[in-house]
Amino acid sequence: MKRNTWQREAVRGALDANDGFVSAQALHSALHASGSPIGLATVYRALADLAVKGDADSLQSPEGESLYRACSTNLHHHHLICRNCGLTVEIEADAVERWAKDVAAKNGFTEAAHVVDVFGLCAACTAKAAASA
Amino acid sequence: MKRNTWQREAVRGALDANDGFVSAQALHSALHASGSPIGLATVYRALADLAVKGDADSLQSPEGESLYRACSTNLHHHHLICRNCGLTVEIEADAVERWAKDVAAKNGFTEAAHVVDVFGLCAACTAKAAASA
DNA sequence: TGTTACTTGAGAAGTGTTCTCGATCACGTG
DNA sequence: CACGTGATCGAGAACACTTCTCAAGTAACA
Ligand SMILES: [Mn+2]
Ligand SMILES: [Mn+2]
Ligand SMILES: [Zn+2]
Ligand SMILES: [Zn+2]
Repeated sequence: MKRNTWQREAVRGALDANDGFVSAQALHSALHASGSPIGLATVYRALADLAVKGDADSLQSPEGESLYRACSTNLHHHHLICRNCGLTVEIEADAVERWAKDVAAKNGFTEAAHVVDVFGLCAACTAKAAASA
Repeated sequence: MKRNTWQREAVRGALDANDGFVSAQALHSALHASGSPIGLATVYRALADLAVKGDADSLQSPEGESLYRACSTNLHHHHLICRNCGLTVEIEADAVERWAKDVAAKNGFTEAAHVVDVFGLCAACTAKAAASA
């Protein structure tokens, strides 16, 4: 049902080449910059597909933009993200998982999902900020 | 510096009258429905001000819309939100606070902030969904 | 009550994302 | 290795949410 097109491969490749979270538009720009004529709508579609398949993680930036990343594992986990350069650290947190499940159950909520992300400035960006201040 | 206008009061009042998170547009519709001629831009401005002052909490819905709520406390806390009716439960989680701080520090991140929200179906909405299924 | 600067609101503009639909192309079939 | 067909593509239109512009209105203060 799902065809293999160079466009899909290009998007997956661009995602893999990036180690932080990136937006669809940034990815499209990067692809264009490297000579690809891929369309923006196609990038959006490919990213959405990857996210559905579990091959990419997605989250919303504090500004409301959807960001994507090819994670090393498709198991459930969370992220520590540099809001300046996008550098991402994958984090596990069993305690938080349990807490989220408990707090939902205790309040009678079902079908609970949680959003848990930590944003900050990575060590490098912190140093850079201090130097330019 | 900040003037008192009936518009600002109206927005605050409408927020207070709502016990769940609401969007700027929903609030504007509600105000209009009750006869207020307040402008949409003004609602956005008032909500942004309230959020800055700490008089309202804001978060992004999974769909990317900004939602606001007049919370009972202005201390830092998180929310358990019904994705169907907006019903919100305020939750504290010292363990999660500590975890977020630790994970950032351990990875060399500074100026860390965290997004922690739990979305689900409240008991009432769960019952309703089961009945109509 | 007059001055002045802040606020408002209608509509334009901006931004991120999705939709439309004719052209293109992957891929199973013969 | 054609061929047929339906999935996929892409340019631009359409959308949804949010912010900006600026003329008109008004709160605040002397
Ligand atoms: Mn989790
Ligand atoms: Mn917290
Ligand atoms: Zn960084
Ligand atoms: Zn509910």
